[in-house]
Formats: sequence, C-alpha cells, structure tokens
Amino acid sequence: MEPLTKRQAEILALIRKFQAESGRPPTRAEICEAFGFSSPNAAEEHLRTLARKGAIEMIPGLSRGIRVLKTQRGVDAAEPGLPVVGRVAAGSPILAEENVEERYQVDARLFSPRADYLLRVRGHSMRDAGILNGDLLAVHRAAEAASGQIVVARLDNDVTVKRFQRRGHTVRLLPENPDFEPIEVDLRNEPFAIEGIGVGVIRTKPR
Amino acid sequence: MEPLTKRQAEILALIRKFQAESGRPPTRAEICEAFGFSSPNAAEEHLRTLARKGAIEMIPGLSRGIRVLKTQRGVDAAEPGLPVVGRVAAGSPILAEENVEERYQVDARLFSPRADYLLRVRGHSMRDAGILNGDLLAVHRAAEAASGQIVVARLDNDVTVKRFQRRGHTVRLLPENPDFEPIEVDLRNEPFAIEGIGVGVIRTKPR
DNA sequence: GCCAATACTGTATATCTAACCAGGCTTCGG
DNA sequence: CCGAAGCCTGGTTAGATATACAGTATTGGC
Repeated sequence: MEPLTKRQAEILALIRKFQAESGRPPTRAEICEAFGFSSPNAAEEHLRTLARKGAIEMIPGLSRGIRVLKTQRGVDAAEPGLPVVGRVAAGSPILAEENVEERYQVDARLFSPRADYLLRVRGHSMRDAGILNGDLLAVHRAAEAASGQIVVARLDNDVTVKRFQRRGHTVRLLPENPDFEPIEVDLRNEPFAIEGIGVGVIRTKPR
Repeated sequence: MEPLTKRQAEILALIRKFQAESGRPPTRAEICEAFGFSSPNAAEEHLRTLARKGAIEMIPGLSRGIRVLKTQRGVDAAEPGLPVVGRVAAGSPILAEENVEERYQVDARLFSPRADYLLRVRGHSMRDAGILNGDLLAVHRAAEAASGQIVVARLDNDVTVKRFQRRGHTVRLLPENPDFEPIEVDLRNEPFAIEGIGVGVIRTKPR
C-alpha cells in the first residue's frame, strides 16, 4: 500500500471508527460533517486518493459503498485476535502489514507469557517437538531467550524456528529432527536477532 | 425480544450475513434481490416488523440505517469460546458439566469442520502425529469417521484418541508412536462409539 | 520558476434509497 | 364468518447520496 499523508490517514481512521460504531460506512456528507468540510467534493477526493493508494475499495453507484481493504494495524491496536504471519519478506519487520495474512480470533492470554502473533511454520525441522509443517506457532515478542527455549530467530534476512542454545559468543540453533543439522552462529561477525519465544502451537488441520 | 416467524428469522439472518460480508447493512432493494421479492415494500414491512419486535433498530432517513440489536444467543451462537474437557468420568457424556474444566476463548470456525470442544490429551501415544501429552485436541462431534482420521473413541468407559481404521466388523485404533500397540475392537461383542473427529491441536505451553 | 499533488469551496444532477399508498392472498383464532 | 397478522405485488415520491465540473490556495520537487 502506498504511504498515506497525515490527512489521508485521518480520513481512513474516521472511516474505520464510523463503521465500528455504527455498523455502516460513512457517506461523503458524513465525512464532511466529521471534519468540518463544507463541500462533499473534499471527501470525494480523499476517498479517490485512498482508493488509488489501495487503502479502501469504492463500489460505484452504491450508497456507503466503501470497503476498508486491509485490517492493517500492528501490535498496538487493541484489535481482538492475533495476526497470522506467513512468509516474512527479507529485511522487513515481522509484523509489517505485508507479512500479515489474516487475524485469528484467539485469546492471547491462553498462552503464558502472552502471545503477540502467530507464525505459520514451514518445513519439518521441529517435527519431534510437535511442531509440524503448516502449524501456527504462538510467539511472544522478545529479544532475549534462555537456552532450551524455542525461538523465532532472524539471521541474515532469514527467519527460522529452532531450539535456542548459547555458549559465550556462539549461538546454536537446534532442530528437533535428526534429518536436519544444527545452525551455528558466531555473534561477533554474523547477524543474529531473536524475534520472539515460542509459547504455544495451533494446528487447524488434523494430520 | 418477541419471537420471530421463520421468514422474519431468514430476513434477520440475511441482514447479518450481508453486513458481515460487505461491511454495510443492505438496502430494501438488496433484500428484495436476495429473496426474489419484486417490491421494496416486502422488505420494508419485514424490517418494520423486526424493529417492532426489537430485533433491529431503524434510523429514519438514513440509507442503510439498519442496526442489528442483539448478538443473539440461541442455538447457533451460544456461549463464546470452547469448553475444555479433561478427564472424562466413566459412563458420563463427554460434555457433561463435571468434565468441563473451563472455557477458552477461541473461534470455533478456525477449524474445519467446526470444533465443538477441546479435549486435553493424556499420554504420548500420538506423539508422531504432533499430539503431545497435555495438548488440547480440537474435536468436531461426530458418530462416524473415515479410515485414517484421528478420532476420539469411547470403549468400555474409556475415552481415547487414536487414528481410526475399520475393516468390516473390526475397528483398529492405531497409535502414532512405535512404543504403543494398536487396539483392536470387534464391533459384534465389544462396546465402541466414536465421540468425535480431531480437527486441530492447541498447545499452550512450549515443549 | 513551474508543474504536480494535496487540500479544499461551491454548484449541479442523475440515481439510489427510504418511505408511503393501495391492494391481493393466506392462515389462524374467536 | 370476521378480523388481524403475515407475506407479498405494483407503483409513487421526497430526499439522501454519489459523482462530475469549475475554481482557489498551498506545498514540495525539479
């Protein structure tokens, strides 16, 4: 989605708020009233811009034919449920909008510590820890971890799930499957960061 | 809320569905289209009746000025969340109150088919299917199952989770762990019933 | 300096929408 | 048998709404 100006973001926020409170999208006139515009064209132009930038969809001819396209919002907004993160684009923050597939309505407090998001796991390297290909790993955001914990780690633009082990300057990322090899990272000259700690698993399809 | 006729309940259901899918309430004309009415008055009268009976609110003069008042709590939308079943008392129905430990706020529609309850799994017999001791198995209530599905089965007052296999009069309950032995049941002279089908897993503690 | 984009005012209009009127058909209780 | 309520057709209209066109002013990049 193209970046929005401050004013455009305000308009988008109003559309969201209006819809959440009243159950219907606003008309041009209602947007004008909220912002003090005296011409419906002011609202119309903002809507067109938002549509062009991909923030909303406009259905021609329909009253209140506005759809907010992306549920957007990262961690801060108190939206119910947890964002599901699929493939993580190289270099982008893990909760960047482009990585969020959808939201699942799951109580974050089920997990302890609290889950911040769900990461869709690819591959079989954690099979013996009961984490299968396609599973959702409930992740608590953290930059530190204790040895033995299952972590979401970022190394050189690759995000992976492994069991964490640290000895001095060396970090070992251990798979839970004898078919895979441990990864060794020298913290002095290789990029490494912990994105979070695995606090649970959700599998929505039986195996 | 006064009781609704069958037709009125259908109209109300459509309003809910329309709003959930499009983000806006329907117009009279859109209701007509959905039901095949040829006059907007048919929709108008239904809306008035629904408003009189307290099911919806109508805001005069506004396009799409319909608000569904109660989230309804009938058969379909009972208590939110899923009941967690722990140890199942001998002979009692699996969802009997005495077996329900608590309720977890999880969207039942995450799973397909829909989950009806969560069963806390004891033991390691399904380890290689990624179902560990202490995990919650999301269960869809069913009395039948296809071979190869993971089922919750009741045999002689014992409830167990295994992979289901049937050949004529014989049912085999297969563990997913070489340390355990398959269970064979002769349907002609041994008690056996399927309680449900496993449709997912939730693990609230990392391993 | 100039063009494009943003951010509005002001006006106009075709059409969408809510809302009303008149009437037909059926069911059900008194 | 009657009246009321549910359920619908057909048609009408005031006003709500989307959308186009003509301007003005400001800002930032080239």
